[in-house]
Amino acid sequence: MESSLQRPPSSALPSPRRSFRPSDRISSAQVPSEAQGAHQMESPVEEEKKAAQQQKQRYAFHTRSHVDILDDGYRWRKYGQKAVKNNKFPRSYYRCTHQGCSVKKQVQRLSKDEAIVETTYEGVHNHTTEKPIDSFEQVLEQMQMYSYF
DNA sequence: CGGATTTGACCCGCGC
DNA sequence: GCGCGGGTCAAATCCG
Repeated sequence: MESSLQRPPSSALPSPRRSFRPSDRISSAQVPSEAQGAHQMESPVEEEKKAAQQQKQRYAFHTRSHVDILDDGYRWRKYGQKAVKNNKFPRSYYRCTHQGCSVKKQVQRLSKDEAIVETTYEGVHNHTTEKPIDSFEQVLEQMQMYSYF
């Protein structure tokens, strides 16, 4: 949305972001005040999970569009944007807003061809794709994507 | 009001 | 061992 200024200069920064650290995500813990119940924090180890993590499937699609927001049928929440060194354009990171659905989407524009957008999907969705694709264009667009691994 | 989005800072892994 | 790159999170802000 660079078209409009959603973040005016304002006048005052609440405080220096530099040292603004509520608790740095607190060390070890995302559950500081919840230890009362105790529960079983977690079993010793799950070394086997290592392999499971690698099972993450990664699908890359090259779509020819001017917009990065390619709606494939799921709701994505942008959680970050970073510029890569090889590319002149910044890369956008999206995540599926679902409970239990931790699918990640990575959108990157090719500096060579601004019209080409590389979308990389990581993981699989837990819920079905409930997205009414009425526009034929959308279908055609999806058909245009190729290159998967 | 809620959810989505933005931006900055921090973290981790790898390379040299 | 340190630096760079890439990736993620978290708070703040804005839009509907």
